[in-house]
Amino acid sequence: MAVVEKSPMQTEHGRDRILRVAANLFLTKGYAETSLRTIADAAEMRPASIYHHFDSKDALLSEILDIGMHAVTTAFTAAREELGSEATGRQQLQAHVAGHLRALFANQAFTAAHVTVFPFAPADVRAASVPQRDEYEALWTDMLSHIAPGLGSDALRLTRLALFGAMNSAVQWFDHTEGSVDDLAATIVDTLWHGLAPRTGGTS
Amino acid sequence: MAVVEKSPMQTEHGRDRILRVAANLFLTKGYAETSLRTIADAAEMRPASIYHHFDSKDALLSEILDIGMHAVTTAFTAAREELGSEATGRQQLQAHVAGHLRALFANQAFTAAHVTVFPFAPADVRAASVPQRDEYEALWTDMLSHIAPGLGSDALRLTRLALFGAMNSAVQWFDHTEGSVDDLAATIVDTLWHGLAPRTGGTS
DNA sequence: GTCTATATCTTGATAGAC
DNA sequence: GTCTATCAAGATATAGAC
Repeated sequence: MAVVEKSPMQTEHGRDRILRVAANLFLTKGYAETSLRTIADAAEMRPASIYHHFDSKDALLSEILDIGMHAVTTAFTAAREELGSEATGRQQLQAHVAGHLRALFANQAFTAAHVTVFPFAPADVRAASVPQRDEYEALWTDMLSHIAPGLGSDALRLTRLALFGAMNSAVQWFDHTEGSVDDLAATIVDTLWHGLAPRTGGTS
Repeated sequence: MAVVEKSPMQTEHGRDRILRVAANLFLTKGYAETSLRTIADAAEMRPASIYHHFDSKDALLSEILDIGMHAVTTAFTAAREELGSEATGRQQLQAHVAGHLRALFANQAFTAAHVTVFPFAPADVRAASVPQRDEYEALWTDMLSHIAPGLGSDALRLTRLALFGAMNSAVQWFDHTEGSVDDLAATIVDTLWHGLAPRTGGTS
């Protein structure tokens, strides 16, 4: 559970190491496509040793998803506290989009696994993750309803989901080792805030 | 190859039926998670019979992806021809977003499989699909560069990818049996065109 | 806490009758 | 064109030594 705070050094042992290599393999190859042998190889141990730390492959995935959801939730509340109460709508949007994207790309793959691995996870594993996901969604719904009070609840939900879709798809095409995540956030927010329409007069 | 034009009647036989049930299973359960036995059950035949129509499970997926890409490309060019040359930028955007989303939700799951199944498909299968995907992306890049000429190539690429992410994520949360796909398209385009910023004066 | 060895099941794919 | 029967490989998981 304290994995995300630690540096991804190669001196990592046992349980934490299994979690990290498994998260990366699930993300790149998929859950069913990744065998325990592959995970064991990457963690430099034998398949049987994994069962000392986790009850099953499903339990391993479940914990990975937990850690990922915890990371984005923490990023959200941290961004909110840094903002102060006088922040403009656009500043709030910018801070939270940047926080989400930063968490998405922060060295571990726990958060990103939530995007592509979750939809195909075994039903039990998905169900266990739903409450945390709902909580996180509620944070965004609340924030968006404050900065765009004109939106009805349907449009609000749709905007949130489309924004999530746009942000989360970045795990598949954005190379965070080449570009800045904050620049990515700034561009997304700029487009979402002002739109694509030719700007006839700057409203700032 | 002519599958998408046919109605999804239960009188469907052999090859076409395999394609349709497999596409739906891959989409909901994932590729590796779906066995040939499961596909055979859903198609009401024996696993061995599938091999009379397809060389391998990979070949089956490959053809599903081909059909899906063909569907969206056809939708794009059809929308472009309906538009005429005097269409405004917003009208073009509206038509193509609606076309993409309609193709995404049109009875078969071939197109939607491209969103969630493709990333975890075997490397060979992915590689075979890349040229078609690049072609489709080029159509969008070209269209967006015309309606938003102010965007640099980096911002253009990012806008296209984020828009794709937003649209394609809808396969995971939009119930097209309850709401209208065209309404969904209208809302997405409205937000993308005008932005979330409080509107101080309508520029139409 | 990691290992060797193995049980048990499911997988994709093939052979050949009809 | 679909079937029965089966193979070989790989999967998750367990038992028990060290």
